[in-house]
Amino acid sequence: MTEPQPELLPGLVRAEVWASQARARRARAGDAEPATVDPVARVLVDVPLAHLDRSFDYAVPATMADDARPGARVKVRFAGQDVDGFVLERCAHTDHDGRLTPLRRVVSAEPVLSPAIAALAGELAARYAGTRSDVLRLAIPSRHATTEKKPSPPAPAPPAYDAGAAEAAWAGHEPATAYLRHLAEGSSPRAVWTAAPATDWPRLLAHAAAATRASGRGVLVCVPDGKDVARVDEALAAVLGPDQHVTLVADSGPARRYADFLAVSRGARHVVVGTRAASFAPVHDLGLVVVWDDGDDLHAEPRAPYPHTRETLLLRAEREGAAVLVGGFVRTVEAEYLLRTGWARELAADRAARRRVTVSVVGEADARDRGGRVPHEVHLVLRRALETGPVLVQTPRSGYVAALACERCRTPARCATCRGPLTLRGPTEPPACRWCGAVAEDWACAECGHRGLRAPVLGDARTAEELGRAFPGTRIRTSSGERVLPTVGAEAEIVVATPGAEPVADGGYAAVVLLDTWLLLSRVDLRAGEEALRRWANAAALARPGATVLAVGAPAHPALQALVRWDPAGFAARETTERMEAHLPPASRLATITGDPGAVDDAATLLAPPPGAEVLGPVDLADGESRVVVRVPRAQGAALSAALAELQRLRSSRKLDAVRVQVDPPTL
DNA sequence: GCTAACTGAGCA
DNA sequence: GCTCAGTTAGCG
Repeated sequence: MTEPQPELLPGLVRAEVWASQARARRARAGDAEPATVDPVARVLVDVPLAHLDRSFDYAVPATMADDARPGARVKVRFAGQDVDGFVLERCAHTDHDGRLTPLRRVVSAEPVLSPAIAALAGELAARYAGTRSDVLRLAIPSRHATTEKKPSPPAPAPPAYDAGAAEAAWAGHEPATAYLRHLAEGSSPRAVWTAAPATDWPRLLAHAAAATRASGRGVLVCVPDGKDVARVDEALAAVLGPDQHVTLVADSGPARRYADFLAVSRGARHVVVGTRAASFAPVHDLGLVVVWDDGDDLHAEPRAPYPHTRETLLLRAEREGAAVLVGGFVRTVEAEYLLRTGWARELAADRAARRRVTVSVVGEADARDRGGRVPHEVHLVLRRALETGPVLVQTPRSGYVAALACERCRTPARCATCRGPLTLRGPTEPPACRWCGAVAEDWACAECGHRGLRAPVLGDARTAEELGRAFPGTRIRTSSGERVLPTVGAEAEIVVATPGAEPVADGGYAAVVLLDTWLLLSRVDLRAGEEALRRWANAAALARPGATVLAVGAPAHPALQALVRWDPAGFAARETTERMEAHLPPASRLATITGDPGAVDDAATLLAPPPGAEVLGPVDLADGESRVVVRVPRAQGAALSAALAELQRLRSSRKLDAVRVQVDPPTL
């Protein structure tokens, strides 16, 4: 900013020129007229450096005294450049010895960073060894000035609460009545809810939201994807009325997204449903947080510091005194751990409700003998069910990460160069190694010498084709990948879908068939069994009461056994016990440090892990990076996070090469 | 990350 | 004594 030049301002009399020069000099010197009340603003600057994740004090000029309120976005001079920041608080004094630079500008007086979210950002940053500004980038949508100028819609009158309807909707789950009553009375029960098959879960969630609203408090519901948001949206509208809630989804555009955010932050809406970003919604007077299907990896944020929706919501519940509902058709080991530690109580389907659908398993041998993939028994079940309604056939996605195996002896196919697993890249490409990428042109089984590979199922198109031949005249639709059907009607048709893309059928499916279950189980992953059961159960749960569910696979496998008995709780209990014995999460806290080998080496040297920590590696990864795994007993979890955060501060202040630190990564 | 201050080498 | 490239501390 240059001083006004007298010769360029012929309209100004000399006195005015002097006055403006004096003002400019004052502004440069940082002694513009300060605010009379609380002339100091504590500002969190938006810089990505770990060692700068603390507040800095700035002087508040009198002209900004009203607008520079806590939560407001500001521009400040920081290290010689203009950066964005948030006002955390206003104070009368500063600890800083030097002279305070004045705020450059208040971008907007809108208090977009509520005290609760500011505190949450601090807790999450500490837990995930990240920075508050990284968390706030996830939590606060970008500003849209035109939207901000408009008032939010008026707050609606609180909806009427029909306790009878709520308790009826929750029938079959115990102790739902007590849970709902606690919500309505204003207390904060915490539950892990394992839903019965054929449960219209969005409607049950809407009733839980209504019960919470009856106590005058707000509700936050997080679900994996937009399809689920739409279902809960509809249920909330039906139970609470049309104008009680907002939906927060990533793809609704900046103006809409900011308008919905403001409706919540301004207290015009008290009920929110959305995907993982909604877990930061500044709901006023939060009374209940809900996470549905917390095992879905969409709940894991892919951007630093990689917070998980469940953990964000549980932290908020503790901090804001809210009730908790961790729900799903299955139970994750993390949810099971909440029960074991007594942090939450069980809310589970009773025996009768669990038997609403009948699940059985058929071996796949007889299908192979006939050259197809669909056993005869499946055809019988489908034919019978198609007399009364639609049927769902779940088939693993083509290209789904699975190790290829020898066609004859089923020995997993390995890369000749590096022993990595072979996978198919596409329907016409030869198999290649997933680790080193080497193409296996002339593969032969190391065990039996056979040259044929067992082609994993080629997706929904191939399955639809095979079923089309078997059921001429029946309509067959597919739902997968880019083309996902959200719903289908009640008429008889065959719906072929990949996991996670199953449409909801009006009135439920007359039958559900799960093909190629071995493929989901063949994943080389800690969570393979848990994840397979989750995907099967989510499909099976779309059946109507009384329907048949038939899985094609090995009947003895524990995950299929759990499905047949509809016992996700038992499965989670066994998994959790095994994990505890193996010192794996959730009984341990695990973190990874990933990056260039040199940088990871430096980081591992610099890290001062808490006593009892195991540092494993570094190991080289496929893409030229290397990784160290650090593991501690769960009680040392906070200490590990602190050590990792200190590492990041050291690293960023010494300008060492960046490494990616992930606490509780969803997979290894 | 960036800027500004500091350092020492090179040179008039 | 000065400039300038290279280094580094500290950011209010």
